Parts: sequence; C-alpha cells; structure tokens
Amino acid sequence: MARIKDVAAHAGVSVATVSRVLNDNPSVTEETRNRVYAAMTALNYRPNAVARSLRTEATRTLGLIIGDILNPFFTELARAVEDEARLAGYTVIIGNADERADEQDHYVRTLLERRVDGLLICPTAEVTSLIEEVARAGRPLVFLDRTLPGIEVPSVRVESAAAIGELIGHLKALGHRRIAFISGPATLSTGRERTEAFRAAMAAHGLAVPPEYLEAGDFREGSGRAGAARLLDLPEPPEVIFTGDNLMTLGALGEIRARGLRIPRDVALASFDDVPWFVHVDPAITAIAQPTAELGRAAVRMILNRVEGRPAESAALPAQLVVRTSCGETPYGGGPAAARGAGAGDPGQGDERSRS
Amino acid sequence: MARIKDVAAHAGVSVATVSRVLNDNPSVTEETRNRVYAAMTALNYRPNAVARSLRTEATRTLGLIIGDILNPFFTELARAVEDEARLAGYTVIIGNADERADEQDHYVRTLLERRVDGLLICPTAEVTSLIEEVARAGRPLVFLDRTLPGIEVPSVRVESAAAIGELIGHLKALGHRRIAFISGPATLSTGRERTEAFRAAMAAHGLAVPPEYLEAGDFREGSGRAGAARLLDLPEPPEVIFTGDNLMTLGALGEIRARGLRIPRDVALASFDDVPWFVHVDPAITAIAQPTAELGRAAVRMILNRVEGRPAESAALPAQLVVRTSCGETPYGGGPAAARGAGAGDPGQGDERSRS
DNA sequence: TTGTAAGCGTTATCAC
DNA sequence: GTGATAACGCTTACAA
Repeated sequence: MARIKDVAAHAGVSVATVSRVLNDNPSVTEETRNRVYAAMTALNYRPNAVARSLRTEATRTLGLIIGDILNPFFTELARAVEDEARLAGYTVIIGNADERADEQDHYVRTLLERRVDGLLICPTAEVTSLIEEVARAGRPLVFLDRTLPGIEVPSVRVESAAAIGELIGHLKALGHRRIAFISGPATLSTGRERTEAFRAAMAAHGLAVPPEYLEAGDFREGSGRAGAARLLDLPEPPEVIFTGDNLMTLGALGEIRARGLRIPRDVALASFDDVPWFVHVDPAITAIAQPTAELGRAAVRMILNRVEGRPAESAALPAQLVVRTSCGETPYGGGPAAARGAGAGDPGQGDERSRS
Repeated sequence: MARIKDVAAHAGVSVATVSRVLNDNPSVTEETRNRVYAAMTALNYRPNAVARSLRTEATRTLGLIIGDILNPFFTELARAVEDEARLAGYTVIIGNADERADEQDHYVRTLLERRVDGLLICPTAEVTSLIEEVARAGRPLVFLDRTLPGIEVPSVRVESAAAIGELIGHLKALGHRRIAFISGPATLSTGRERTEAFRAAMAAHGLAVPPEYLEAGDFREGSGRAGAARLLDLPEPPEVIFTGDNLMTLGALGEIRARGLRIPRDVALASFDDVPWFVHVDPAITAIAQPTAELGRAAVRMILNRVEGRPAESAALPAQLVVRTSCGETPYGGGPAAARGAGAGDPGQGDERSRS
C-alpha cells in the first residue's frame, strides 16, 4: 500500500507538500498540485486515516449505540443518524446493545478506545459506572430517545404525552371505556413516560385503570404476546389493548390472531410507535408515530455542536396520532358504536404516512 | 486522556512493560502486572486503538456495505454479521449504499482509508473501477448475497432455484396456472437468478409465461406497487402475483388493498424473501425464506479466513418455501370455493418461523 | 523480567 | 512555495 512518502518521491516533492495537497492547503502551485495528483492516481494512493487520526486527534467518526437493531424504530433512527453524519463528513459506527447494560458498556469501551469524536447513546436501564464516568469526564455525549435520571447530558427525546392524550380521547369518542396498556419497562425513561401519560390521560378523561389493565412489558415481542394473553384471559377483558411499542404490538397481534379473535370487533388494538406494515394488516393499526428520522438528525446536530465546542440544548420532538381502523373507526371494521359518514376514505388501507 | 506513558510513570515501570500487560504478555511478574492494573484504573486509562492500529497494521474492524438499510433483509444480515464478528473480537462499520454505485464506492473508499481488515460487500449493479481495483489488489474482500460477473472474489449467496421450483409446484397443485412475477433488476445477480429460476420452473411445470406476466421491478416498494397495478390492469390478469423481494411485496400488497381486492380470492400473492410481519397480514403470506442470519455468519467466517491468510471458498445456502395462506391454501382464505369448517386451526396466523 | 529506542504514516512548525 | 523534522501513542526487537 503506497504511503505519502512514495507519492512524494514519485512526484519529486517532499511529504510536506503532498500533505498540503491532501489537505487543500492553498499555498501549493497549481503545477506541483497536479504533479502530486498524478502521482497519487499512478500509485493508487489511499491516505491512511489511522495515521492521520493519531496526529490530529480526530477520527471524524461518531459512535451510535442503539437498543435493539432488529427493532425497526432503531433501524430508522440509525439510518437518519448515518445520513446526517455523512452530510457533515462523519462516519458512524453502530453498536447494538441488545437492551443489555453489559453490551452497551462493551460498545462504550470500544468506541472510546477507537477515539470516536462523539457518542450518541440510547441508554439502557441501568446507570453504569462507565456511563457516569464518561459523562463526568465531559466527553462529547448525547442521549438519544432515552435519558438517564441524575446524569447531566444533553438529550433528544420524543414528547409522547400529548399524542397519548389524544389517542385516549379518540378511543373514548369511539365509545371505548375499558382500555388496557401493555407498558414498556419502568426502568426505561420512555417506558415510564408512556405509562405516566397513559395514566394521566385516562384520569383526565374520567376513565378508570384497574391494576390488571396495566401489563408490564419489556419492549419485546414476547412480552406483548404474554401481556395480551393475560388481558384476554381476564374475567372482564379490555375493549382496547394499547401497546407501548411496535414489537409488543407484533406480539399482541399474534396472540389475538392465535385466539381467532377479530379486530376491532372482539378487541381493539392501538400501538405506540408506528411502522410501515401497520397499514397492511387488516384492519390497519391506529398508532402513534414518532418523529424518528428527525430525532436522529437532531441528535447528530447536537453532538456535532458538542464536538466542535458549541453549546448543545436538549430537545423533545412531538409524537403524532395516526388514526386508522383497528379501534373501530369504521362501520366495516365492526366497532362497538360505529357509524360513519359516506365516502370517507379507504378503509382497508388506512393512510400512508410518508416515511422518508 | 491518560496515555501509556502516564500509566508507566504512575506504576513506576517502563512503557514497554505497560504494553506487555495490555497485550497479556506472560513475561510480566504478577506483582508488576498488578501495579500496572492499579495505575490503569487510577488514571482511567483507555488504550488508544488508533495508535495501536498504526503500529500493528491491523484495526480489528470489518467493513460491511449493504444495499439498503431500511430493507429488513439487510438489517437482519447486518445483525448477524455484527454478532459473528463480535465473537471474534472484531468491530463492524456498516455502510448503507442505498443501492447506488456512487454511495457504495464512497464507503469502499472511507473503509479502505480507515484500513479495515476486511471488506464485506453486497455489490450494486455496476462493476465500478474501484471495486475492480480492490479485487485485483487482492485485499480481503467477500461478496455477500450478490455477486459481480467477471470479478473473482469469494462469495456467500442464497441458492434460490430449488425453493422457487417448489413454490411453482405448490401453486400449480393449488390449481393456479396464470402466474406473474415482479422481478428484481436484471443488473443484480439476485434479480437475474430469481427470474431465471422462475422461468425455468414455469417451463418445467408446463406453464406459459406471457411477456406481460414478467414485470421488471427494482427491489423497492414503488416498483412492486406499479408492477402489481399493471398486472391487475391486464385484460387477463394473473391468478397469482409472485414478488421478487419483501419490499416489492409491500408495494404489491398496497396496490391490491387499494383496489379493494381480496387475497387470495381475487388474486393470490407469494413473496420471495420472508419478513416477520408476513404472518400477521390476513391472509398470512406464503413466502420463500432466506437463510439470512446464516448468510451473514458464513460471510464473516469467510472474510476472517481471508484476513488471517487462510483460503476461503464460496458458498450458496438454500432458501426455503414457507407455505401460509395467501395463495388459497385453505378454504377459509376465501379461495374460489370458500366454505369453512368449524374449529380448524388458526387460519389468520399461519406459522411462526423462528427468527433467532 | 524489564528497559531502551526505532518506527508505523501522517500533520504542523519552523526554516529557507 | 517548499522542505526537514518532531511529534502523535503505541508495539516490538534487542539489550541488559
């Protein structure tokens, strides 16, 4: 592999000059510049970013640690982060924590050793001593989607309460009263927030939440399935199951289908977190969409501010209710008090939110 | 940030000794080793992987360039690659080519500059000069999922012909004769292979393929939708639409739903490439599942062989037909002669393939 | 068992 | 406008 020294020799200049050409230093004659370029192509020269980073103390690399790479929410988030970082000339290394604190710490360690310029973390439940240390050391760090109590780090998160309130109002207007929630883990800030918002919205609408209508899930398919099973086995099962994320929705859907129940006639379903295929289940699933891509982009802008020494301010982006047909919104769906004006939209399909 | 020199000073030893401790060199006394460890924790020392890589000429990093990060097939692939690489102590940098040759080349360049130890590429259509150069230079490189004609590089791919043959047999046994295919791009090896296998299987079963039953798609949702639209507009539309990948299935499904058609009564649907939510559409979609995770793991083993100087042999892993209900497999599905018996299983759900 | 010192491929300072 | 050269933080002969 050709080195800068080879290029210099081939072009009949010093390594310093080649370096200047590489870094677009204006104080190089057009003529020598061209000679150097010629030498580079002749030798198939690729600058060694490792050596450069050692010298400049910058890697132009960002580390991103996500909760679960098989969750489409995080995939979309990663894509947005990657796109925005690329625009700014940065590469992203993605670490999949698989919702485990030890895996998360493993990635924090490798990313730190690799000297990434900034760290974007969707933190798992625990406040590990490593995370504390990193935050205390003041290294460029931004929390994404989730936050950690007692740790002072700028963050970008989703403001979910308003949309959840809207959903409960929507359900109540449809005639539903018995609404159950399969929550995310209380150890995660997002889990806590959604549960709190659900409770508050129910109270605000004068609806009761018996304890057995609050199922504790863990943001994974299995818990959605198990939670739905327990709810459906109740002497008085809920009219609506509201799930706390898209994977638990997948699980709940599986359980409902396995029992041969019909949505929304036998039980209605609503989901926090929207994914593209929700439109294609029959009936299409009413969901709360998160501003996922914007979340990722905002986080990159924030971490780059930190990296480049500018201040960074935490932000919360609003989620949005997307009404479809899984809660008895249309007469065809077979909801409890369904009555619907004519010519109102395309029932089978729901909307098509654009997902860039 | 503490350097090895600081640790050495703090422990009262030379940097060489600290380095030996870092690299588990056995020729260090238990006693000094402990002193060094103590110094490391006291100083919160993190070895600088950049400096280490410069010296050792190895980064313990693999580059993976995928076709489209929003396609669940590639996500699952990436996850498997990451898991297997991690087991071997490697980090993976994922580049999303977005099915564009220039993006792909961009990532090849950055990954080369970052001196990754090996490169895993799902190549886009074009044989770019950069890819040719890399292959010619003999750098550790493995093609994943797709191959490039005329380029001698070890590869791991899916053997799809057998499963496609099986699907056509299955459809014929169900009484279908007019079967259309929405293909992937002929510029991609996977696109060509699936189309070829489809043609061969149809011929083998004595079924005709009129040219208008072969829609040219591009492995993205839009082309699936457009292709389905053209097929359904035909004077004699097909009985079955077979789509060449999961995103085109999403598109076709959207078009079918938008027209208010019922599956499989009005038109049957089968998909090459299976994703978890296919089980939850009603009816569940009959699909050909790819050994995605194994594909990723095999590719990592292969590239590590190349990296460590061992020979690597190309491999092809078989895809597998997963029969569900979108092709009229059950009378309940609303096939031509729909009539439903009591208590017969769980039609809405189809099977649940385990996806590790 | 431990230390000294050269060198990895850059960038940047200082001369010229 | 260009060149010599020290330095970045490590690893690894080679010496002691």
